[in-house]
Amino acid sequence: MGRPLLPLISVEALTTAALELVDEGGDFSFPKLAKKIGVSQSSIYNHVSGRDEILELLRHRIITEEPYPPVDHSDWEAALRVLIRAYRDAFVRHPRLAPLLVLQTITDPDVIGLYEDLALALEAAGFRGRDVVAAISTIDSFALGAALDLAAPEIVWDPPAEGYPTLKRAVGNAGPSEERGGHAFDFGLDVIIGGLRAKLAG
Amino acid sequence: MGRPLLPLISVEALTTAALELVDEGGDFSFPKLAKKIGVSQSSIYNHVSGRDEILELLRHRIITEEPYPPVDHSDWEAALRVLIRAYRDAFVRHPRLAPLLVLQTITDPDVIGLYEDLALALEAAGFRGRDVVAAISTIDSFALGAALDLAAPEIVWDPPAEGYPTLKRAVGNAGPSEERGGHAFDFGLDVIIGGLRAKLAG
DNA sequence: ACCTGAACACCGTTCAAGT
DNA sequence: ACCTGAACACCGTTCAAGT
Repeated sequence: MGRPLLPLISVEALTTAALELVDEGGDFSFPKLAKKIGVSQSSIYNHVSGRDEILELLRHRIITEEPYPPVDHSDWEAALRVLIRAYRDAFVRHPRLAPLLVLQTITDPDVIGLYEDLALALEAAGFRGRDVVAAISTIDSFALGAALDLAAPEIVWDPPAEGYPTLKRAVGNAGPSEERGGHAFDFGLDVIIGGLRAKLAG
Repeated sequence: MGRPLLPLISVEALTTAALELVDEGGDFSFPKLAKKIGVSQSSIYNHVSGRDEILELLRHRIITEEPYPPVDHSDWEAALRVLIRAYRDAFVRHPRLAPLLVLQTITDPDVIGLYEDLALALEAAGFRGRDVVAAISTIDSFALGAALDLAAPEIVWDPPAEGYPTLKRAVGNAGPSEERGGHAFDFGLDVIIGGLRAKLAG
């Protein structure tokens, strides 16, 4: 066929198609991606270096599609709440993407910008030296875990028929699953902020 | 060839081989597994239902290979520290396994037992109703994130050349990478415990 | 510069055939 | 019951050939 007058593929369209596949099926593949755009599998490589770059494009897309408001760095608690919630909201919109991004090193400047804002808020709070990265790691772990939680179909711990009474009672008290995730996140956010405040005080 | 007098494969040997492959190469596959045991690929299915079951066997193996001491449920803070550390230590020994287990529902009774102990400690602390599951989720997110951190080769946020001064300074102050992970975990553990304590007080 | 089709080196799982 | 080899339906990536 040879080169067309106008390109049949754009990075934009590629990203959109991949995100739709992930939202629908929990993953994307080159064959499915090619079929969706109506193009041959190998031509994708004219626009993108491979699977990893598409994953980074997806990370960029979901973080930037709903920008968070400028944060007030004088109020570190409010700033952290905005930033952590922005991260989590991105995965609320696309829960099945979270597991695909865990192995991936973050290179996208806009996502790095979110971490820069985190660092600024933590310095404003009073953290110094290696505690800043430690606090970012803690927040990162929590946010990533919360995102992965959204991808899990139901409760993740499935106790056998016999035993485990306390866990089963706790799960029984957790309420409906839509509400559960939201409450667990709010609770966890309070725990993180309160724990950081206690660290500063102690 | 037909059936041998003694089975050539055992679930034990299968698990050991798979864990070695993950520790060395970050993943396992049926072809590599079969080659390592000296058996044909399809015969593995006589002992195991598929890939997912092997992953659950690996989770069981790493959690039980170094049992944690019985926890004193009257001291909830100490109990939580023991449990969260036990979880994390399992992945310190096998960091590359963490990313493979994130999509997997937990069914292993011994691992569920760890969550039962978590629930007991949290009730001893004074949490009730849906807060118990919320607290478990928070702890789970943190522990999982910390485990995934161990699998990451170096710092996960790789800022571009220009900009991001605060994040770069923070990373520069984080110290050597072996020490960094340990300090971040200790820091995060303090944050979680302190945050839970604040929740109970407030 | 951008597309195609064929090729390559991988996967997980199934199944008839053997003992 | 437990093994084998062949087959099937998938992957991601490369590359010569086209315009």
